[in-house]
Amino acid sequence: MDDLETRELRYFTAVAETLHFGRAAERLGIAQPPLSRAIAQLERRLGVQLLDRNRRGVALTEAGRVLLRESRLALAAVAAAARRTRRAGDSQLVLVTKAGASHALLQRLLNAPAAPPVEILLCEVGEQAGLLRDGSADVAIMHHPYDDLAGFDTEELQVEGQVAILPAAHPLAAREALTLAEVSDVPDLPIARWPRLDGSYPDGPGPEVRTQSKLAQLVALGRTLLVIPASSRAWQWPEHVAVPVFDAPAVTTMLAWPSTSRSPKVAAFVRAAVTLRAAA
Amino acid sequence: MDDLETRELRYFTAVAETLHFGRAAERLGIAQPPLSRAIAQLERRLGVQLLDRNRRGVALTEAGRVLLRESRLALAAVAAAARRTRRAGDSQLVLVTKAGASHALLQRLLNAPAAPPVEILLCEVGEQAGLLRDGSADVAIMHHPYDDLAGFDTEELQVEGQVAILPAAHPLAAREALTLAEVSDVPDLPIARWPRLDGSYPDGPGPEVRTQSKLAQLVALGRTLLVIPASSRAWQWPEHVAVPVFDAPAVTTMLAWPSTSRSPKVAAFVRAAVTLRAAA
DNA sequence: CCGCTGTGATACCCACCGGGTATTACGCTG
DNA sequence: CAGCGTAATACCCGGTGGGTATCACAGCGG
Repeated sequence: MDDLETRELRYFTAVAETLHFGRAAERLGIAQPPLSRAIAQLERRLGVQLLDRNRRGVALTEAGRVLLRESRLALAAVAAAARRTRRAGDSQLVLVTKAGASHALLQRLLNAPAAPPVEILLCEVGEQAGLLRDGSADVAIMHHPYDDLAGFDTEELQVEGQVAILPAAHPLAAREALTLAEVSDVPDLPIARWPRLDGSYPDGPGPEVRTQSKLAQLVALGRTLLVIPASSRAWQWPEHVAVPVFDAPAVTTMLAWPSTSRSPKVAAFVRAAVTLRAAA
Repeated sequence: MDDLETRELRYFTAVAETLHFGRAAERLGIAQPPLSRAIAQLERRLGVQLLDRNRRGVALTEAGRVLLRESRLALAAVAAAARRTRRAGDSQLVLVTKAGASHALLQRLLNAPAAPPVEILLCEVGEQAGLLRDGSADVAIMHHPYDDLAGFDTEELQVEGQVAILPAAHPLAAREALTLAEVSDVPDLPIARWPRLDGSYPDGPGPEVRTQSKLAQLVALGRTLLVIPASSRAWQWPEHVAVPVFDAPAVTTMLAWPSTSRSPKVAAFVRAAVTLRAAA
């Protein structure tokens, strides 16, 4: 059985993501004909049709969709192998967290007596899983139920309520507390839309956002509101007001790491975090 | 940044597992010099020394050990991509289970009204995780705490006590019940030793076993005993006697599947299994 | 209806590199 | 010091991955 090469997977993901041989080739830095040939060869070797090339364009078949999913995971695993090997000697551990989340908690973690040296990597919402999977980070701070924890081992750090972040000028900003029903259906403050994993946006009235800073800007301008864990209030501006949302589901801040990890660095850090939590 | 190719990972794992360039090359079906060259090139590209080639033989460095672990995972992910793509169209689902475990439960699962068509794959103890990871199977029956469930989503199927399997001729076989202390330290019936993930055996007085059938044989011959979940009694022979072990930890039979799975086949099967459990 | 445009497939060539054989270098051991 | 077992080096060759040029074809506008 001839195994696939990562080159083939990279080529296929490029085509599958762009649905265009020419642009995919450009992205890969090769010419279009070799790419066509490589994909055709891949289909022959797998014995499955991956793409429908009919009138005006390319579409994924069912098998193609499966391979796209699996290719991303496999390529992340290969990249992880390289990164983790390069960093094998480092005593330093890389922790990734969403920009602006859980400042105080993180501070306590880093100052814990038993904690090993830690390098902090900041990312945007929803990017932690990918960075853990591809070996860019050893451990992440994630939030249940916001983040997808599939494939990770976790340790609970804290549980907290959520607050609504509103423009200071808005009538609702004066309230002592709010309910989910009140904030989820404010006509002049539609909830912002985050990109899905594939980069596309769900439908809806709210503005499209991709980064926290852009979101903060939009709130300050009175264009949207959001509901976030209380500890994430760190990044609010003078133009923002935070109001507790009574019936919002509790958010659990968790330490997460690949369940396949056997790294002593990670184990030591998690142990330090757990004893810290016990002491608190 | 130049990515690694699966060929390089295959080559490295071969060398790392044999610790011998010549034999590794033979296993790979290539000559020794190109293999040496490929490994040297890999070390150059990663910028890390993977092997110590000093006096009389090869040893893994710390980085080498990391890469060996990661390579196995990455290669399994690539193989999984190929297998799952080939089987994308199949409506049939592949379920893997240890030979001889939980007959009755499995029977009920397969006969469940909502269950999709299922192909059964039998494997030896501890092999389920690998078969799930490399895409040979979609879902597995595993036993907590015996099996390593890292990286899998699970659904509990049943909880049960454990029994000791003894040679019928042994004095302990006449007892109504036993304790862990009694069975864990019987001088003439040392507990058998299973291979670790890397194929080596732990130290100890018991015989080395690799397959269930060999183990059954050894018990029948009066050379060892074992403690297993009550539902696994299916494979006992006339020469075997099962005696409940009161204080042995309870064993949970679980349905497990890769937490990255998004397959509707798997989802349907799990749903069927859960409703079945609820009905029982 | 015809050419234009934008697309992927084909044809063909070249150069690189992965793999082979032969040999060397080196360390241990008798 | 000779002999063996090992990995590294030297060198050559062929396959294949990549390039350019071109084709085939479908939609579409004039």
